[in-house]
Amino acid sequence: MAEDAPKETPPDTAAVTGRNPVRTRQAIIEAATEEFSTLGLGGARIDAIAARAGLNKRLLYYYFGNKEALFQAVLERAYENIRSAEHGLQLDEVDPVEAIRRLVSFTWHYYIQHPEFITLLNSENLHQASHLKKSQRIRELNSPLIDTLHRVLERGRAEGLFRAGVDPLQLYISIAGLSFFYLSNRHTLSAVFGRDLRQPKAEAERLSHMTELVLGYLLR
Amino acid sequence: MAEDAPKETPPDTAAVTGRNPVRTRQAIIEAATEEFSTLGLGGARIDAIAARAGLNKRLLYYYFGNKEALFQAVLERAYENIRSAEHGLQLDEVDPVEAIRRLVSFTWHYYIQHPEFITLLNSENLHQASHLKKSQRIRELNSPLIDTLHRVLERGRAEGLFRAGVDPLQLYISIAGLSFFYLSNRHTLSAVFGRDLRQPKAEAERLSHMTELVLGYLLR
Amino acid sequence: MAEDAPKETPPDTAAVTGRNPVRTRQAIIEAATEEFSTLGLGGARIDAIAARAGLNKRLLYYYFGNKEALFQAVLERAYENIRSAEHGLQLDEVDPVEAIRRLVSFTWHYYIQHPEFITLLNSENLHQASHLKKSQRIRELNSPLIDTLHRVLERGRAEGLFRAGVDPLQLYISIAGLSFFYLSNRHTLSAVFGRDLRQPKAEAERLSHMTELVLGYLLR
Amino acid sequence: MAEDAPKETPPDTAAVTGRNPVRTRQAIIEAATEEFSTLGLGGARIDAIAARAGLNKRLLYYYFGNKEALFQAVLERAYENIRSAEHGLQLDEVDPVEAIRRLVSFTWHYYIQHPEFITLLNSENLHQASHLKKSQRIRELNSPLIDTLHRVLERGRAEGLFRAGVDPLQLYISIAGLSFFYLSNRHTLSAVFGRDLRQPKAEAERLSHMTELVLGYLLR
DNA sequence: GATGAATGAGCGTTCATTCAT
DNA sequence: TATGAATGAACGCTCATTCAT
Repeated sequence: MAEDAPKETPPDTAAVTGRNPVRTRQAIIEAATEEFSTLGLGGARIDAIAARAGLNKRLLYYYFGNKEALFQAVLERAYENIRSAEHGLQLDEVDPVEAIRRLVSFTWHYYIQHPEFITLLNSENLHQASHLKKSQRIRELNSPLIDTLHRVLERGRAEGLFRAGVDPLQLYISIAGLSFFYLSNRHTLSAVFGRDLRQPKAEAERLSHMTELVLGYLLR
Repeated sequence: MAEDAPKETPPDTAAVTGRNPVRTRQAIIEAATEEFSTLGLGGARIDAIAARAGLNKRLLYYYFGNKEALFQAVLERAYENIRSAEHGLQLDEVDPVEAIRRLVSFTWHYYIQHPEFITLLNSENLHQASHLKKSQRIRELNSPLIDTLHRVLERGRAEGLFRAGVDPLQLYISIAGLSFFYLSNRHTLSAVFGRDLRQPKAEAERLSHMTELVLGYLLR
Repeated sequence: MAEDAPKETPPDTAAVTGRNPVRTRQAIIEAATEEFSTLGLGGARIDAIAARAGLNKRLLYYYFGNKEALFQAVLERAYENIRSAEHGLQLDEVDPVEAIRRLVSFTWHYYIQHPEFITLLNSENLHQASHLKKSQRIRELNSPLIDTLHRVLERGRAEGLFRAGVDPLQLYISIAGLSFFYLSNRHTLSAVFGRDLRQPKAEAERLSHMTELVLGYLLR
Repeated sequence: MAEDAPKETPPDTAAVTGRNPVRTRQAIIEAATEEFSTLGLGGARIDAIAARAGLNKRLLYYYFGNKEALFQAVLERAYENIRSAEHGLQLDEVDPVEAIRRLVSFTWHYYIQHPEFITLLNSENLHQASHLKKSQRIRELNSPLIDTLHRVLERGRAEGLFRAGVDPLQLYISIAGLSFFYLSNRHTLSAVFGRDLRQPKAEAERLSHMTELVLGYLLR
């Protein structure tokens, strides 16, 4: 071996397998998100997460301590992501009817594009939000959506478009629930009612039904 | 730990729980329902179910074969129960508005009184309804609710009360989802929005909001 | 195969590998005693104990729950054994000098023949007797030795042979300690003092030294 | 758990404990002494030692190579300490009876004040003095005590005070064992005999018993 | 119909140790 | 001299399941 040759500075790909804590952390979170959202907290396997991430299992403990803490980190990331997406909504800048449409549509499409968010929330609720309650991070990420929706409803009422007396939190939960339940439960619903709710056509129908339902209620 | 320990030589009291297959079966299903609904399919433990039922673990295998089949039996029982409750609704015998009120209220209260139904469905959906699809029994238990709702909507439309063009399945999913999502996700929602949705007052508000929402949409 | 032939009642060796809980329990205790006494509580390996016993590792948990409980069971057995051996001493039936000789000699030879007793006690003391304190069994096994020794000393004093004012517990601890320390520490002592204390001749010298020491003190 | 977690980017305070090899080495030895004497060789954890010392785990390897070598260093330090204390005894300068008293008392108090010495020796004996045998350092530290005791016994005999024919090594082992066994085993002894041997009063009684025992034997 | 005894596979976690800088 | 990142092996323990009676 050319023993005197200067060691060639390794190209920036050294991080793929190691020595890049940020990337390693990220890889673990991603692999864990897949595993937890597919199999639930109880069904997920630490070995499988390590294998998915292509990392030594010991590293998961080095970075996160234990399975539950890793689950919490996955949840935190999931909330960071949706909060970040909510930022682009800008409901204050369109007319109230359009704002409601946009909110319904955003919620629907976000859940469709992030099915892991649904199953992670279901797992967390199965455990009575115990990880979320421990999380400082999630408390910091409080959503501005309820306040924004409050202003939208108020504008709509002021313009004589919307009915009065609508609790923005109740409405928000309804809008979220209309999408969430359909998507979360479509496997059982499809089986029970013998209609495949996972088809694109069914999904389009769902969105228009939900929009009609919410606006049909709000508009006086 | 102790659940597994060898027992002291027991006196000849094999008849304590009795050689009563029906009762034994029932005891297993109930214990399994608690365990699965509390911990999910992956988190449930066969040992724990046997302990809850006060029965020898081997009996679970004698009656149900394995864990997944037991889960399926639990699901089947859950569907039998809700179908049986739905029987008392008699929506065809009241006026359309009252029928809708009754359906919303029934759904809400059934979920409240059977929280295990919610978590079992979430578990089953996590596994993409695989057990449900295998179940002959659940297919036999098809719900008459969509047909009934169809007739209610038709009557409402004929009387000039309700809007036209409402898909009864979509509406049913919405009614179910409004309750289901709130109850299923109230732990995370409470934590995220800092408002305790598990309090009686919050629950009363939810029911009136849902009723208003659905009727506000339907009534023209 | 002679399908109608009566199944030959299995000879009494069916218990070697299984289905004999008493023998299984015994085999585990024996294997665990070897392992714990050789490597200490922290150094002992559950896998190794199972292998030594020729049993499935799971069985150790079935019978004893966990490592610490198994260690406790080993300790209890060790105390049962020494108590049982003490029973044969019958110090009340010989003259006081012979009784003291016999006690010193018994203690010495018991420790020599049961080296595991020494290391087990050392391990238990390292952990501040935490397992022993938990053990109901050991409390039941209280030794009659202190009372017996008290009577021996009293007899010796009455006969004008022994000095007065000897606390039997202190003397018992001294007699035990003279043997125990030598045997427990002979590896380091041999190394430090460059004299092999594990040789038969050294052992014989030790016994006569101890007997002389104790009787030299007692006799007036 | 947290001991292993990745640290937040630390400010440039590498000098907190300082680039002081002597002090670092000392800190490691002290932390390791606590850990090994508390938990034994098998129960001690490298991580815990590093945490106790407030140092990076890697440093322990830098200075000592591996766990066993560190244990050996701890042992060597323990022997250095006791040899150093023995230096102050000056048994040759007092009368024989006083010399024996002093030796018994010194041994007793040294063990009381250095409980780690007892458990370290027990650990080393569990492993059959394997580390001690490897240690050049400990061989260099040979104790003058046996020779000194030999002279004391000889003086006593010459003065007609002490009996003849006493092996100084046997006597030394007896003196050490009387203290060592009591202190090493007081947890189990207290539990078994239902008398708290760790109380100051019990300790005072022990010292006077031992002195009486040894002198009662020696004095003719 | 019912049970205590037994098992192979795999779980989450931790170990002492090494790498790269 | 010092450290954060990384690892293979193994740990104590538990899993769903089956055997033998």
